[in-house]
Amino acid sequence: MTHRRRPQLSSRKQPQQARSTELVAAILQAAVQVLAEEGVTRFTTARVAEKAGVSVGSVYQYFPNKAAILFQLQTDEWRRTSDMLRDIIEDTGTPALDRLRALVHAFIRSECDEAEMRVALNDAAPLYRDAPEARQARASGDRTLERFMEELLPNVSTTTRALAGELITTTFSAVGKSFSETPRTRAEIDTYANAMADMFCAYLNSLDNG
Amino acid sequence: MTHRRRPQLSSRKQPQQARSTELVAAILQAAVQVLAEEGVTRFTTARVAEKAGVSVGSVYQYFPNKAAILFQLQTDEWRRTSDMLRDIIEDTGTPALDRLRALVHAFIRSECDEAEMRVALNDAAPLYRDAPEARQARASGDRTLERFMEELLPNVSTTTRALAGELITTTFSAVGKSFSETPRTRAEIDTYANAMADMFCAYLNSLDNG
DNA sequence: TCTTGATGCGATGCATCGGTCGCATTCTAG
DNA sequence: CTAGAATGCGACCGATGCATCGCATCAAGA
Repeated sequence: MTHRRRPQLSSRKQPQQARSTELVAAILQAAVQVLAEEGVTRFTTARVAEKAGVSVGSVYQYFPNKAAILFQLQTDEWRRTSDMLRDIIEDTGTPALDRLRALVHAFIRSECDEAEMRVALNDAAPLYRDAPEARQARASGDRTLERFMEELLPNVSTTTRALAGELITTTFSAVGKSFSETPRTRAEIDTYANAMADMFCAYLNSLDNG
Repeated sequence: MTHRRRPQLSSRKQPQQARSTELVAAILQAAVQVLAEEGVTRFTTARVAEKAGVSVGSVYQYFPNKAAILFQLQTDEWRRTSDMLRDIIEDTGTPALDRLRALVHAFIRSECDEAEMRVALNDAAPLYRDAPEARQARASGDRTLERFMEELLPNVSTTTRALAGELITTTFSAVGKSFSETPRTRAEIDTYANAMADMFCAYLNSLDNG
């Protein structure tokens, strides 16, 4: 792993006229389809261009390379789900533990709903993982979660709380990933999500009381 | 994802003479090195052959294709760690919960020790995931775990126990995967493993008492 | 209308990769 | 010792992929 590629992911130029923004949108939409339907191994700029009804050259006007397209898709995905989760967390009408449960359910469900897409996106990770942009994206933590943890664990030291937060988020997303790899019925999903929420609650209780 | 490749993974022929078994060993060893040092994207039969001091043709004598080599590596890896875990589980001198904790520690540590290798193996998954051999390998459950769960949760219905078992194992391996992706110090690893074990214990307690 | 930069095109270059095939070499049974 | 099987070799082929470049087209201000 000494000499990995560090692909450039930043966009080559910004679309200025109306037709060009439409073009970029078409490319991204086509990219989603190609990725979901064919998988990473068959995700090529040519196929994306064809599906978008656009030429390869046009693709390279706005994306420096293939990895950048995939990274863009992943970034959008991250933003969507983190928005969704934030909405749940900030719904300060319901008790914290209920929100945690809702969080688990929402995440697992969304993970399973577009399972193929998630798996494919995951498979694509090695193509951009080592790029600086991707590292930076991972590093940018979310202050929302931190506040939520304060709410869940008020009587606990900062370090303990931080550790618990990291454990829960990691478990959360990691299990989500592995979950999207095998198809499940809606009932199975909900049962499983409940069990996971139970586990988190039990853990948080033991921390807050012990 | 309608038309994915189903690569053949079974070995092409079995080595019979001494030199050929050595050759296969050399190939596998070289494959490990190439994978760990260069990553999946640069893992090619040519590079493996070169590193093994062997010709490409020889590689294809014993492996039907590239995916088969990678699948072989993954299979070996699975066997090694499942042996390791079984050893811990079957050490019936120590209390069950302690063994669970030991399990977590051992797994997380091993995952971090050869982090690059694990990540690379993971990246390689899409190359053989859809092959029947791989599906079969995933399907073959482990009776050992089931017995361990009976020991951990004696006063609980079979379905609850099964669900808890699945939750714990999934969490286990999924978190392990994601953990190998970012480098950590030994101290961080142990702290984290303890937290994870705490979480499992709290969950199991809540199931057994509630 | 004319001009100029933005946009769109796709044939093409260049590189790499997976896998094969015919031949050389080594082993082993008889 | 020898015949034939097993093994090892590596140049080579076909396929595919990523990315570029020169040219055509379009849009909008002068």
